[in-house]
Amino acid sequence: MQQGTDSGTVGPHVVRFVTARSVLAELRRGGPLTAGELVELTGLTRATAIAVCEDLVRRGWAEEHEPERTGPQRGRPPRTFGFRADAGVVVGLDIGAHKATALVADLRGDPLGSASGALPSGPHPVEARLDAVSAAALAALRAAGSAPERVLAVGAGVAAPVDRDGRVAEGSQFWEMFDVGVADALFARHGWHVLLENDANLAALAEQWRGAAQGLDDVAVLLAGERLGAGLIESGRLLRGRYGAAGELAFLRLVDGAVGPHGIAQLAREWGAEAAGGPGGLAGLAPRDVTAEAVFSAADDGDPAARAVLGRLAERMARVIAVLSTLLNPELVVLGGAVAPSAAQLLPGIRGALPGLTDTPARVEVSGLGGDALALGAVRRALDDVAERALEIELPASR
Amino acid sequence: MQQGTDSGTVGPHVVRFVTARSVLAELRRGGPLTAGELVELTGLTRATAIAVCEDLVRRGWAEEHEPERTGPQRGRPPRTFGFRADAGVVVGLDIGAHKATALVADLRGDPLGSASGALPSGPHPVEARLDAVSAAALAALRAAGSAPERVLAVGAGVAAPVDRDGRVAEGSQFWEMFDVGVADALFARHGWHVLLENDANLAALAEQWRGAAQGLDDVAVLLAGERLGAGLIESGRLLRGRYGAAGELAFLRLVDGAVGPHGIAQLAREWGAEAAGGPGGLAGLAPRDVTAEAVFSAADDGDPAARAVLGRLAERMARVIAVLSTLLNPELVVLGGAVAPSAAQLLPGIRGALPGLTDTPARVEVSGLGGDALALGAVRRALDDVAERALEIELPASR
DNA sequence: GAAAATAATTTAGACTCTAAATATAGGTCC
DNA sequence: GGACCTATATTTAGAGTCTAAATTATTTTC
Repeated sequence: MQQGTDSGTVGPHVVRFVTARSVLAELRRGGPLTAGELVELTGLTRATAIAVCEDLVRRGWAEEHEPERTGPQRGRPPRTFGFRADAGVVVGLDIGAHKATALVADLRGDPLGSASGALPSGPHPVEARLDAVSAAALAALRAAGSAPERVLAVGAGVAAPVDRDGRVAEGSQFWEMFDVGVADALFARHGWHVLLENDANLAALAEQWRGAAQGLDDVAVLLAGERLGAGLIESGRLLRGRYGAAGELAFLRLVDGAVGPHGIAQLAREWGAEAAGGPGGLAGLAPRDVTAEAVFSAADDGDPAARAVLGRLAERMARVIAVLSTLLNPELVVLGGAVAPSAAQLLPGIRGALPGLTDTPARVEVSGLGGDALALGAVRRALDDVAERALEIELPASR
Repeated sequence: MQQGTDSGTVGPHVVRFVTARSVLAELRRGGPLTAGELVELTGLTRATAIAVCEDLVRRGWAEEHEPERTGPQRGRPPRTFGFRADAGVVVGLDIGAHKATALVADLRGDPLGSASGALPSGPHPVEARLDAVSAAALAALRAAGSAPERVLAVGAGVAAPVDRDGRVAEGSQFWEMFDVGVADALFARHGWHVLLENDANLAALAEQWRGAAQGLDDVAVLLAGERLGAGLIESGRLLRGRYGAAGELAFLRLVDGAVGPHGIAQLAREWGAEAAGGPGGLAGLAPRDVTAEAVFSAADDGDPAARAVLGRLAERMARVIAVLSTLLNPELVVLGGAVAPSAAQLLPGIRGALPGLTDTPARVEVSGLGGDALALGAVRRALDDVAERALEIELPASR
């Protein structure tokens, strides 16, 4: 008279499922915990807490530690259990237009190795891009000293809308047609469970996890570069919209002008043209030499024309942030992407303009995560998936 | 050796809680169901299904019906159970600036009675507004033939941001300071469980429940009048933002111009002024007679100036909807509020402009719910709360 | 009135939890 | 080194939940 532990039937075993989940969550969060501490944290009985831990140990998710003996100790030493961060690994993939970055991390998210490689774009066959992505992932695994079989989940970011089912919306640019098949292809090649995600969404996850938005539940992250996208987190949840296109601000770029390097350079050239009577354009540069870097450094040196250009740029970004603030009322907006390194120069202008543009201005910060932000977010995405599926995953034999 | 059925402890009883919830949900959804049908729907065993139903009957949430005997029948007649929609009532309150509307409904949401009354605004004491709201609710209950003790939950909409804890954001207009206390006051007076909610959010719930957005999970409802607010539903959940101000587009009004009656009239007057050389202004009206109604009916009669005004208005609204579409990618945007009755005239203009303003244009429809939309949404909000708390609610003695 | 059909009810068993009673492993103290 | 103290582990008993199988009940049909 077995209880259906499989199938959709309920029964007492779901209670064990729930308690095991909560115990595992506590172990994952904190360091090793004694049974007593688990009793405190979960509200379970000691007997149950230990039984659950032994379950988890048997299934490979936890391990029993030698009791710590710090200072004078009285009474029977407690049993202590810890999360096995090495029970497997996750991979975070940042699949850009011209480059793929892979980051391998353990189950706590601590990085173990990374690698990246150029991606052929344009008229190359889809297979070539796929090979490069796969190679980057394998190289990162090698660097991490881990094997492909130990990968429990893969997060993969692409510069395209991804809907709730992990599908890339159709009708995107040419090279995105490739990304449509990444998840299936990586599964076919390596058996990996791949979670496709929009790149801006990954940036948001990264900032919320280890960046400027740590612990906040209502955040927007602007991924500003040649493309303009926003990762939106409301009440701790990513917003995707009906077809995954929420936050795809590409179109606002056409309205408001680009904010990435090329956009800045163009803005500067326009400005130069306007001030035609001046001494040969911005900071004395020939139009061809007007790059984003040049504008930022000229502004740093006090060049008034460059400063004006940056002011105008700040105003543009402030308008976008104001719309976000009004519509979604986030607590914080983080500026990330290609503009991040120089965005600090824009902050005062943005912050100054914001209260004039919205009743509910969000705090604004610049991302400090650097170039690995997207891969980091992809790792976070994969970890979330592992946490959710943990008790359904059959762990591979230990390393 | 009692199991802690209260406190935070888990145990076998939570299984019963979960199954009871799902059985109750099925009963609430469909009409009366036989035990066999419940077995089908819930995946439970017949024995369990019946045991749960008897539980629910004992607690007042369900009732056993006489077995239906339709057509030729063979075998032992099945037991059938139904949801008791009359186990209590809910109240939906629409607290406007000058008027309060109350709608009483049974637990399926079918309306039983309504009432409304003028609200003193301006320098009147807070108590006066409170009395009027309370009176409207009691009148609606009387009309429904129900008693205040039978109210299981009250949804209340106010024209102000409401955060996740049901608190009105501070720093709102003078009369909103009153609404800050509604929930507590109604609890103190009648013992009611009041759920404060932003009015645009209620409009969204109403449209999703019984309006143009039925069954859709990604919807935005524009509540356009003198104020401009949006109720945003993503993945079936209301978006509130950090301080409840998500969708508070009041500020966009300043940028883009008002879309309500006064705004329309003003727009028309401006237009008249621009076309100063014409025959004395719009449709030959004196500036003082330029009202929203006049403009709409003049446009209906083919007056070119009025048509131009409406075209401009449509363009304004299209811009707002385009921002919504780009940022949140809803499947549908519903136009509600004061403009709804005449918004059909604007639809072609809006729909035409949208694809030029966003890559991901949403479908656009006009609300057909009429003036009770907000009260209806408030009812929905209350019903959701009852559904969530059902098994924790001690039902009052039957009518 | 027996047979067939359908559904309700009963019974046995498995699994979960809590709570209380009992056992254990280390210290300390004499 | 043995008694004792302390904090924890383990065992035991009991209650609640489910499933699955066996049994019983009710109705129609022949």
